[in-house]
Amino acid sequence: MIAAGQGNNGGAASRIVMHIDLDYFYAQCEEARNPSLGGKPLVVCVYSGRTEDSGVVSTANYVARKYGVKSGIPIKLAKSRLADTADSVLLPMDMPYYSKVSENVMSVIQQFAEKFEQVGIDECFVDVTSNVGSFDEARSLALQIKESIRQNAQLSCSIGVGPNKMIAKIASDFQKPDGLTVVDSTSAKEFVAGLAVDRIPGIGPKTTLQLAELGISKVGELVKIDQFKLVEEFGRGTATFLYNAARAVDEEPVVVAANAGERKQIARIVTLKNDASSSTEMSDELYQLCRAVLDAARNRDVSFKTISILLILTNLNQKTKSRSLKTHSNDFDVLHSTARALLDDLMAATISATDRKVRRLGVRLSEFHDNSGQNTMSQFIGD
DNA sequence: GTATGCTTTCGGC
DNA sequence: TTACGGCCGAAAGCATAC
Repeated sequence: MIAAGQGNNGGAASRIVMHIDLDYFYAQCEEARNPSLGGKPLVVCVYSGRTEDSGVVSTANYVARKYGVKSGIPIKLAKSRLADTADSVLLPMDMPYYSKVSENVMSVIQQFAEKFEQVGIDECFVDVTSNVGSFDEARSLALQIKESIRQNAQLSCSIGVGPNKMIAKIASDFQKPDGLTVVDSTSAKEFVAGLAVDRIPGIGPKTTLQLAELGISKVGELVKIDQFKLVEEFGRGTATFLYNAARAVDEEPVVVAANAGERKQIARIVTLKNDASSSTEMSDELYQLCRAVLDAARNRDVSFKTISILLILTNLNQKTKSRSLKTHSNDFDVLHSTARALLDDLMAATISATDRKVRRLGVRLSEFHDNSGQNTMSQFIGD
């Protein structure tokens, strides 16, 4: 038997949640800094440094998007698509600046609600249940927030309001840029019913395919499936999630994250000057990457347990290999020698068998442990 | 059988 | 005609524990 979430009245109290998403964020930051860019096709680029225009588009404003320029396409392709425009602008990424803008906007938003949860650099959830008495009031509050962000940071955003995080998130994507979509508790079920199942955050390609094999493509069809069949097909955990999601039920709280800003992984990736076919050709880069991730970890005062090597091959396929240490560490030699061994393994497994080479190399740390405070003692006692 | 944890891949921004 | 980043967290795939 699936333990269903609350109906509108039973169980947990009903909530009003907002999801706020800053529009085409990096590009809009550039427009805010330099208003004369407004109305021109604007493209924020990540240059890899390998050749003059090698790299990809990070973000494009909506004017550039009309020409087919969007995130992830090669810079050279973006240029060719904008060839007929006289006034298009390409800028390199300026993360420190975008981070400052984000901090400013997030602090503005926090003034409107007690419960605030940031997600990434340009999104957040707020629970406004205690701030408003109805979804109509929530709509007014959302408009106030939009205006305040505009006043303080010269940025537009898209807001979704719903009875939970899932609905709010889907709603914020419904109309953009500068959108506002309110889905109250009574219309949430029919709102999700019309959506393709993969619009539900948490339903990926695998689950989508499995559902398709059961003849289900819309959320509305998922509601009709017997709960026991769901458990049989997906296992208890996923079945419960699907059962609830199909009914617009999501109990995930807006978390005033105790671990806000604490990354779960730290990675550094570089594009090699020349494609490599052996580990020795990448020794210098590997050393630098190890130094870089370790610096970042030490700056946050954490030690790591898991070390991963990432390769992006010339055909853009990705390969990774990772190893967990017996105990947490923040020692450079441990990191460097483990990374070297992983790289050798990975090269032996992926390169020697083919004629492909390595284009990009990365090192990633994860499974962190806080070094500060009393943790050493509790760790000792715990053992 | 299921839960849990570790490793690898996927995909968003 | 082609062109191709640097991160992150979540999902998926396995192995082992309970």
